[in-house]
Amino acid sequence: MADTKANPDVKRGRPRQLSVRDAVLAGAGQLLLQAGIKGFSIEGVARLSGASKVTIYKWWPSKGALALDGFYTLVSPSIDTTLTGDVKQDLVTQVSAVLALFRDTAIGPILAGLIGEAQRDPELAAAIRERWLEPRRRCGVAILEAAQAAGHVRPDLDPTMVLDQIYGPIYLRLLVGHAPLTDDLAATLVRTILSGILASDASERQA
Amino acid sequence: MADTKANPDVKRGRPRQLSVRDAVLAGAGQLLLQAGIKGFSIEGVARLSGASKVTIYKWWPSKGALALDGFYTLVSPSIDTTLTGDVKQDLVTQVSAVLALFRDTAIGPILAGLIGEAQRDPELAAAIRERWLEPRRRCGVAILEAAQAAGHVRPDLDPTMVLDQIYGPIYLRLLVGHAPLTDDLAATLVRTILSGILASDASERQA
Amino acid sequence: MADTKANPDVKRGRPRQLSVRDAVLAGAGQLLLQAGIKGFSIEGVARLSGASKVTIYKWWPSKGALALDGFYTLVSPSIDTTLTGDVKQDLVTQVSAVLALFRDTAIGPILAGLIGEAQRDPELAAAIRERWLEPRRRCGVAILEAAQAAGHVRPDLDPTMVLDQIYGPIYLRLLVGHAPLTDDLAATLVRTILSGILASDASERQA
Amino acid sequence: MADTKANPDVKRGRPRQLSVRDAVLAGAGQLLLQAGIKGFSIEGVARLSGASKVTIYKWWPSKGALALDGFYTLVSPSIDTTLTGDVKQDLVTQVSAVLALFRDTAIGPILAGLIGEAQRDPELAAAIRERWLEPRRRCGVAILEAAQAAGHVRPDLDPTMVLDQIYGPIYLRLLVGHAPLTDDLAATLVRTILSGILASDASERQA
DNA sequence: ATATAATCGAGACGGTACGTCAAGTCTTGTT
DNA sequence: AACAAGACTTGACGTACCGTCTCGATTATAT
Repeated sequence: MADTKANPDVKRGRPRQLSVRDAVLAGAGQLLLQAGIKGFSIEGVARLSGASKVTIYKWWPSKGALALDGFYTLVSPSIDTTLTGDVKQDLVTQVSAVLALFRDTAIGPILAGLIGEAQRDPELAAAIRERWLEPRRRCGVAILEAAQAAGHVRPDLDPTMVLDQIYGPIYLRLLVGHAPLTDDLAATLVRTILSGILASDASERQA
Repeated sequence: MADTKANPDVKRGRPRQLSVRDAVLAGAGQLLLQAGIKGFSIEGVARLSGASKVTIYKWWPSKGALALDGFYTLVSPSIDTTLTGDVKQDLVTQVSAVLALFRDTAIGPILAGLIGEAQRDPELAAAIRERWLEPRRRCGVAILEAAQAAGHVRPDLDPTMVLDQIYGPIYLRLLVGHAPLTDDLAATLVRTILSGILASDASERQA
Repeated sequence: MADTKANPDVKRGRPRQLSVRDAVLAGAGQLLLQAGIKGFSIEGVARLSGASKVTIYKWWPSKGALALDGFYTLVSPSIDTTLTGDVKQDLVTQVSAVLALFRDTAIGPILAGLIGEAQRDPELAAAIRERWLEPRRRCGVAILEAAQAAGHVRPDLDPTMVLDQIYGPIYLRLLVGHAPLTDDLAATLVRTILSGILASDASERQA
Repeated sequence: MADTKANPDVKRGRPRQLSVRDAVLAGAGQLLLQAGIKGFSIEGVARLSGASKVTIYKWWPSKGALALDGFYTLVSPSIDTTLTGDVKQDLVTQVSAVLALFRDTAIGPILAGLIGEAQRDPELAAAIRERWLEPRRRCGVAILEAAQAAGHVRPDLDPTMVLDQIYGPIYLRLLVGHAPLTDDLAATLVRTILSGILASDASERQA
């Protein structure tokens, strides 16, 4: 009679029905594809998935969180590139992969929508940073740090900043649409950031 | 009726009461400041400004359009910089001004919110491009083209692309918040894009 | 330009342009026909007639008043019947005329709509009484008073009340629609009110 | 989901909160009393009752339906009269009851307003016929048919038509207001319809 | 077996905002 | 003046989601 109360660690009660989770995510992804963030609503996901609103609210803290998870059901085949050791080539390969994703699939606009939504939902913003941006940047950082170690790239530069100068234009165009995401964009961006923009002779003078 | 077609140019009817327009814009700006785009609603602007919803709907085609106009009542003192002819200095000056605007006033987040809203409102996106982005870019383009003409900057580069590589990182940070808008950002971005990131000797080799 | 300077001594200012009045009335009638009271609006009449709302408000005190005037542009050919001196026949003739008007033209439902509107507009109610109901009742009263004078109808009866018992059912059906306005309705109503409903022998006993 | 089809009869979901229904009806009734149909609005009922508009829209298909239901919360103590078998007396009793209801309570004007509203809302018209008019007419028909069976009233008459000639005047006066609903109205109407209006001797002649 | 406890669908509910319509009033310029 | 054009406020319309709150049915573990 010491403690009849069961072990609090032990899971009691009906276990979570994973099919529900999957149905919700599938519905979220589908709705995102069909209607974009503008038409994305928890109510809609509930309708599409057959799950009840309460269930969704129970497992996802916010509309944004759900949208991001739904987004990942659409993108899951992530970008893996094998590195050659050549800074320029490796950067171009990686940037091109992202660019292709944004241009050729629906996820470009959807990601833009998510970033847009993140402006009103700090949690979503954090999630996007942690789950989308950072993982992708780590490869870039790896390339650049390797190049720095090999003496190909100036050691005093912050790789993060360099990546921003490559990816920044892409996201800016994705979000604002002032210029298209062209095929040669990856090569151009990388080339410019590698060699700078100063004229050759001027470069010597300034160096 | 309506048999009086004397002069179609003549303005007939009660002229638009400008105080109403101003009140609405002031209300829009105020609401934007207080509550951000998240809390920005036509209903709210109507309440704040004392104007009726119908009037607002009459003059502004969409929530986004109103928000952008409200935004401009907050930013109107625009950025004017005197050019020296030195590429680096001129670019840093201009970028610093934008950066200061984003960091030290409330308009950074507000603009971010607007760009976010633009993801669901193509009209707003177009308006942002035309009314905010382009005007500001023109100065940058001017600086770069002058530098190209003077032979300081490679003539084969698209000035637009270069600007994207300077401003892109700023907007990316503003929108995603993965890194802060530091004081030295302007200088760093400009320096990197000018000289590139290759190590000095490597630069010579690769060139 | 002929009629613009009618007589400077008498009336000053622009004389009322009669065509406006007519246009408004025509528009009101037309709108009433097309859309019924449900779709009848001052805004609509203004659109249809080309007149401005202010003008309408100036000359008609209320929506109801305008509707009633519009109604009269549709009904103007009023009901005139020649009396024969035979109570029954004269009553049937007159009631039949009203009945035909309600059944065969659109003005039945329109009048019903006006009476409906009158429930929220006392002025309209008064106008309907004075301009529609009373004129029509006067003929009926005349018939009945003549019959009373001739000794054909009981002298102690209020002719008004008798008319109500003939027309009441018609208006009730028009307004509530629980039974149709049949062809023989006039004859039936008049016959019943003339002779009563008691069985012949019972009639003698009870009398 | 929705894999539980165990028992379709079973009530699922949060049960309807009857207090809300009652509050809405009470609010509707109250608003009807205070402001009449002119001031009756769903918005107002929502305010008064504390219920949300959406809830009201969910349960009542139209403004008219809500008004009629609100009306019934005001009249619920319906009219029951015990029949004596004497046509005249029974009719007078019943008609007097209706008359008293119209004169002495606020429901006269309210019912008039509803009938008015029914002119623009066919659903409401049908509801009024079915829920108000018909039930009340059935008693009258019963009285008349009993009298016909007993040989007191002509068997060739349509009881419905007779009732129209008694109630028609009452509703006409209620709706148009050309004459008051006096105390002796019930007796007069019934007496006239029973015996007719022909002078006694004329009656004999015409019979 | 039988509690106990969690999951889940269905749906009610108050709330906020949306975008629209018509009623009226007011203000100009034109005739 | 009379008039058209049109600006403006007010108030209600009907709709869409939001997030919270019951219910009942289901499904597991723990006595």
